[in-house]
Amino acid sequence: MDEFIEVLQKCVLFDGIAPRDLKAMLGCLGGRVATFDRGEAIFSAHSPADDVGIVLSGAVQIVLDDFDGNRTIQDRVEPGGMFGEAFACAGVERLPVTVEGVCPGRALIIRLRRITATCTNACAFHNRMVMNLLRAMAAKNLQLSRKLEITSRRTTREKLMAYLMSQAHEARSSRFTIPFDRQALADYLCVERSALSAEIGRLRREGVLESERSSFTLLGLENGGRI
Amino acid sequence: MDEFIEVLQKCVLFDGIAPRDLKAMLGCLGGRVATFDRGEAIFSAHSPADDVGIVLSGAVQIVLDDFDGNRTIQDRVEPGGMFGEAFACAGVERLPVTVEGVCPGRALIIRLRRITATCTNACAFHNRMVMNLLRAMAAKNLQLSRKLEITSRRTTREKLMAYLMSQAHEARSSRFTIPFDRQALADYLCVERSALSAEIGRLRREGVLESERSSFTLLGLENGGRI
DNA sequence: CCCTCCGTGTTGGATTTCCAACATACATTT
DNA sequence: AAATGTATGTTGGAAATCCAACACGGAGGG
Repeated sequence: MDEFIEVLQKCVLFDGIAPRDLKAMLGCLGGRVATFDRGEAIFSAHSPADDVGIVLSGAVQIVLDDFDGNRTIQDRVEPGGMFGEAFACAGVERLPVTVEGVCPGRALIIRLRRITATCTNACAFHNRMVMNLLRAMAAKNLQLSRKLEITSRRTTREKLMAYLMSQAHEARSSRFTIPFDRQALADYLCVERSALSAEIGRLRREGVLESERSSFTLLGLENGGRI
Repeated sequence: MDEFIEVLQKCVLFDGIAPRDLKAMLGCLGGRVATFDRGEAIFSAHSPADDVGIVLSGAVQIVLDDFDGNRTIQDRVEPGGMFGEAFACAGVERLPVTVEGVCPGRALIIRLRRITATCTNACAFHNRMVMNLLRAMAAKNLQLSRKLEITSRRTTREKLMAYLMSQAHEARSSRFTIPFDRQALADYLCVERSALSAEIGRLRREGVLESERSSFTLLGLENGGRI
């Protein structure tokens, strides 16, 4: 387990907890290390949602099987990332999604109860972990709200501009780089890649922005780059 | 304050806390009652996000002022409902939204710190409240994910069917009633009201469903109503 | 160098949505 | 009864999207 201390340190769940303390708590938390292959399920849909997972190595993805038989990838989690916490915290009886490996790896599985239960002995860190959970959940909340706020726009142009402006805002500059290629951006905005490319071209011709691959500059904000 | 105990009982934050205990804690929480009019701001955008609000009477709405000057109503909160908790828990410095009254009313404003801080004296309920917060946040998370999952479909038909199927699933019956009128449903699904009505008519003609106002029955699930 | 792959931009026709307008049904008010 | 308001359904042309296809340029491999 010691080999994973470094990864666990990066997990928001253990934020503010020193390595030596972390080591000590792991026993109290009673987690188990699951080894998974590409495509293998770590959590299966319809199984109880009592556990929180933390990716130690490799990567996993959250897969939702639709009513109509399609499967959509909701999210991808890398080492240090957490999964299943929302379902466990919400107290749903059964998982509506499957969590499976994208490549071989390991994950630490912890029963949520072990995190939230204030134990009588040494570990004074349960409180800290619960606060970390709270913060992580709230942050995800805001992230989802922002995405909803963008994708609820009706036209490709409106979605794109809302996204670019939020990115500029975040970067505190009218010049910024986005973490998506065209196809991924189109998926994020729920629009057609070709329509997206066309719209970017149109905005460029109209003098609204300059762009070069994933770098964008919003023009006409009449403030020289500061947002 | 006693007059509001009944409303507060309904708030998820105080779930599992007896009325007499609740009364006792209110002092410890150090909340203040804010009175507001229609259109008056309870929390203003760009102000610090340290507080959680609970609607006691009347109603409030969460308003987002866009980059381009538009204002969109993100949510509406009725008595017993909570607001601002995600921003406070996420630890954002300044509120990105305004919370204002939809009609005259009152709200209990509590500093988040007072909820999360384990106090030395009597109130053993801080822990319970933090768990309630955690649960509420997780539930909202799932709710947002579900909405995103529905609205990210491309066509009116797909959005509508995804929504109806999730509703049928929730009701555990192919016959169910939705909590929206046509315009509200169109807003929720991010589609045109007229296109929505047209699509419902089409699905009805195709024998996929029967509907009467807000009551729907999905046909062809070849299981006699059970989902 | 040639070739392939990949990301991006472009284009045109089929399809869908959008928008405004009107039709219908029902409830409430006067 | 008449008038008014509200919710829903319908329709037709304008506008936007979707989809498939192809063009272009750079990266990397043989």
